[in-house]
Amino acid sequence: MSDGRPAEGRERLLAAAIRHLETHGEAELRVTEIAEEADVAIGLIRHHFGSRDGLVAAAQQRRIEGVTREDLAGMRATLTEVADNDALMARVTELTRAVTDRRRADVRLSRFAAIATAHGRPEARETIGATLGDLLDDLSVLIMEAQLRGLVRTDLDARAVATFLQAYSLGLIVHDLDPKDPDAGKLTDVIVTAVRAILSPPA
Amino acid sequence: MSDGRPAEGRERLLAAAIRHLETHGEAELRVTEIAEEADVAIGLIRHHFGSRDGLVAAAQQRRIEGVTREDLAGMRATLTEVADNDALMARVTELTRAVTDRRRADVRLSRFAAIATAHGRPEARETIGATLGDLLDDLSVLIMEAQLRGLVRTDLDARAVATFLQAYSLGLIVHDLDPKDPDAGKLTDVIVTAVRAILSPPA
Amino acid sequence: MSDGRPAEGRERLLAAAIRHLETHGEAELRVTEIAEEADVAIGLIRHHFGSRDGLVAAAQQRRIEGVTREDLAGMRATLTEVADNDALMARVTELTRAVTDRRRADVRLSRFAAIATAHGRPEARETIGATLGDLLDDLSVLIMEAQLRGLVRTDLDARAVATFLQAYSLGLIVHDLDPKDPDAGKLTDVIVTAVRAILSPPA
Amino acid sequence: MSDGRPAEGRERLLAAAIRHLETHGEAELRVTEIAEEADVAIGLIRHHFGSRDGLVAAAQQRRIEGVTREDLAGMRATLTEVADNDALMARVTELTRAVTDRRRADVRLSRFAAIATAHGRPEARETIGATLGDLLDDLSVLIMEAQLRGLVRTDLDARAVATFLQAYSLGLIVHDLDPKDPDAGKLTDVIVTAVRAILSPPA
DNA sequence: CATGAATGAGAATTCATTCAT
DNA sequence: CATGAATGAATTCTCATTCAT
Repeated sequence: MSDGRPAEGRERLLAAAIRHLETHGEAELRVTEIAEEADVAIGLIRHHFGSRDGLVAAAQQRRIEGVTREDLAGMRATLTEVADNDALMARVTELTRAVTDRRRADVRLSRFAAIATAHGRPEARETIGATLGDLLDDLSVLIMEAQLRGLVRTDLDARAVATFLQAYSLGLIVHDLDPKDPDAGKLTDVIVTAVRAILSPPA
Repeated sequence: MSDGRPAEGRERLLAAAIRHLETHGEAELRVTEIAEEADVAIGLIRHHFGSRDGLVAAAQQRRIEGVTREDLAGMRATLTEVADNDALMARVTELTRAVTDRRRADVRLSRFAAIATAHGRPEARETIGATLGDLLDDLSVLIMEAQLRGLVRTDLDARAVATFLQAYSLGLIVHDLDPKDPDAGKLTDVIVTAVRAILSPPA
Repeated sequence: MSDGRPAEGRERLLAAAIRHLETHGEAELRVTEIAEEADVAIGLIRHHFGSRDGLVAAAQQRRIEGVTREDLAGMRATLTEVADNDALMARVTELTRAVTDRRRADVRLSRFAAIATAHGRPEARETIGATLGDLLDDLSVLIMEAQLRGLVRTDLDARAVATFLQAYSLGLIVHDLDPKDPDAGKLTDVIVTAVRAILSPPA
Repeated sequence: MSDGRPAEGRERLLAAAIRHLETHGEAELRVTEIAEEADVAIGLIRHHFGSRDGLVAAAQQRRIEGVTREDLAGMRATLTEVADNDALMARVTELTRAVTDRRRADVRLSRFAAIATAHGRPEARETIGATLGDLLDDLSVLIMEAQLRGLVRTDLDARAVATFLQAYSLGLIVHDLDPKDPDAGKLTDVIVTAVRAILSPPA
């Protein structure tokens, strides 16, 4: 952030925009605020990103990408580490416990909001769809590999499984927002039951 | 405009705003348009909602409530109509087929966006959480009734099951946005497998 | 304020308006706020005062009148209590000390602002001028009585003296606003010197 | 609009606002009018002053400063021109005659209103207080110089004298507003009597 | 690669007033 | 004597974009 490299302003702007999107909606993003927080002149946004939309698109892209890569890396690690379905289910239980932890609610709500941006904006819809599609592709590949290794049942379509896994974990926002603060253990039981059904080969 | 019921203009404004939010993004909402469509003066928005944001917040909340009630009514109908778990699973398959139909993607994205409103707005978060919590409560009751009737396995917590059902159906937005346009039938298979696992009593 | 007398709302409105004018400018007065603080319906303002201006005029009138009456009462008391010019000057010194006390700055600034209302509003100018004129008249009478009693020099016009006394005491707002917080005693010396010159009969 | 000096539009806006405030009340000031008269876009008001209120506050402050400088220049001229106390008092009489001339009432009322801006606005109060304080400082220096030259009595505090002189001349607004239109000559007599008392060395 | 004053159409807000009850 | 929903013209505010330096 202070190593004198050229195009430093670009990074500062991007970082400021991402920081904003993580805590506020896209609609609340003001180019003047971002420029101020990045400590650069307003004109630099046009110089590097063409327009506000260019900046927002670049920031969203990097943001969704980032979360996606983390998710994927975790799953990849899981699959390479386990040797049979029992070990896999043990890891699934563990991961589910982590995912139902409401302390990460803010991160999920932020991602949720990023996806919601697609509503009423065809261009955003396309970009977001593409990013989500890529994630599903990568996840499908992982599942196929697991199917080939006999870790996962093979009579279900890998991409459909990937879609379902992404769907319920994204939708757990309803759990995050639930004012009842219900027992996370009971939810974990339900999820593990469902996931076991779609992953475990029939005995 | 003056024929009896007080605060009629308030309802007209809300209805107009909801109608708009169902098809467009919040950012595109113009108070002048809403007032015109509601056939009242713009000043009435301030009188009843304080500001544009107040109107939007009220509309979003009522919108979530509305969709919620519809969902619940459908589920109630389903449960009263079926007599055993087989019939239930047949209905579940049917409903899942409807839910994975991407022609309804816009409606789901719209609801998704309404919930995303909670991001970065503590008050909205509370209100939305309360509404979603109420839905989960009602759904839990339905599931408990089904458990009592022997339609659904009883070793899983009803509210946790309700949460999971809501979660994956909400999260299917990733399917809607998926540019690959994958085979919906294969996704239905996965979902039915998962739902059967958490609903069907062990044979 | 709660004795059930009719036209109670009128008094409540007036009181609320006066309370507002004492701490804020007239420009900041909103009829809705006043009605809310008075805990009556907005329509009542029109009913009793015709319009916002009617309410403000009534409030300003009562306010300036009130301060004026207090001032005058104090002066009258002073003059009736003293028997010769020496006693008068002693009282003047005492009063001057009170007037240069910056703890009453807020009250003076409020009165100052009320008079400033005359700027750019011919109608207000007339009302305020009339009220100030009445005060000068009353004060003149007091001074003339003092002149007749030999307490005050007679070669200066009573009304001109009254005007000067009012002028410097009003203008002491510059002392109130002075951030230096200077020695009030030294200012008292100057004022007493000046007042003695215009009041004391030549030796 | 782009010929060299930066932020020229800021000055044009300030000048236009000041011009307006000198003849009309603050309430009548319209940002569109000011922008038009300054020949700049309205947006520039926000850019430089944040809001309408910011512009008004900046204009009022500069206005008080301006009048202040003029006053001071006149006094300085007076003091350098006179050689003894007699000459000084002759000039004082002359100046007093000018100051009691009600044809300049509008200018004084305008200045009066500018100072009244301090009412109910702590920040404005501070700024205005600082400006007035600076004037008192400068005036004090003039008086001290006059004391050193033997033109003015030395047993009264210079700053207290400065405060009193400012006070009564500001307060003469009561004379301006007086509907009786009294004899200005008689008022001049009173003022000269008072001023002589605080300026003339004891014979 | 960078600055920031200037633009201005578009939108929201303001707020005293009206009037049916 | 009292209510408060409804009005809407007038005004201010918004904020991405432009461009000369």
